[in-house]
Amino acid sequence: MEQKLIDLLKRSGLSITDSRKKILESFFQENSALAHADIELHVGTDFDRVTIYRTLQTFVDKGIIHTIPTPDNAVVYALCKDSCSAGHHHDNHVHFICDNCNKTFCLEHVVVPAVKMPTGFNASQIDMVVSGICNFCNNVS
Amino acid sequence: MEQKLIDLLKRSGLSITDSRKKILESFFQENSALAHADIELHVGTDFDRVTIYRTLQTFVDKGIIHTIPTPDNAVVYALCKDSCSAGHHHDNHVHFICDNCNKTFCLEHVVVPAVKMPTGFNASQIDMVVSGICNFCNNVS
DNA sequence: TACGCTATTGCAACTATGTTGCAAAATGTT
DNA sequence: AACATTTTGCAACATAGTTGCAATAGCGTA
Repeated sequence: MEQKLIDLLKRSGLSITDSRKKILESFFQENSALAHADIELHVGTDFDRVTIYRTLQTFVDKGIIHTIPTPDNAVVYALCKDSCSAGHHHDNHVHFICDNCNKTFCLEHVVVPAVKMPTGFNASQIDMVVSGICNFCNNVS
Repeated sequence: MEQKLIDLLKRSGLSITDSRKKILESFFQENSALAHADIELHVGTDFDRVTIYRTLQTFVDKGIIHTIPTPDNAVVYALCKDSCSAGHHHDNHVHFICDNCNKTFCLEHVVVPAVKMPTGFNASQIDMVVSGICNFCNNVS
């Protein structure tokens, strides 16, 4: 694990620090997306709140994680797949938020469908967030 | 205008107050969706911040307005069409956020397409938010 | 139109979330 | 090991939203 984290950080052109390793580790340990608060819980009191904010921002900039907008207005972050490079995200998949366990998932294999825009409107980005009950809460996992 | 506002409030089972009329008026005067801050600007200092929060919540509960999640994590509100009844929203249309003027629009005639969920996932609500350049900023309005 | 009950508002205080500047500490390069 | 550069922690601040409670306004009834 340790080495995997270091490799990823190096590949992204980031220096190796304790906070970056620990925060990145959180994402690999959880298979769902994480809110800032989740991360704060995971890393404990080892690091300052501000450091977590800045580290998450750095990860987003470098294409390591991407943000997911949620209807209840909390930002959550999830690991990007390899296809994401710095400053250029390809997270065109659907996101799912469970109404029961409240976790957010990337449905990597569900692509956001195209929609026809009215005259005059140019689309550059499409976010699709589905809520309902996840496979774990449905006991189908 | 005054009478239209009063009728709508009465039909929703709400008592007629100055703040409700003024806030509701904001939505009829603007054709785009409004954030809390926009409303605060529109109604000036006549009403307390808290009153605006509570009034917006009441309107959402009664099906007068609906909320729109945005990628940059601000809640915006828009008038519901007649088909929305109290506690039961039918806003299955696409929302559009202009990267240039930053306004949010309901694309009433663009219906959110269906997507196939993976096994175990049950969808109950789908939010689709498109960002790009709106028809006004494209000079096509 | 006045009365009284209920709903609504304003105020104050509080929580949560996120940002910025700056000095101290850690990183990585030589 | 020493140095320049990043990164971190602290403090302070800004914004968004919530809650309890007393004062006020709305509305049905007499």
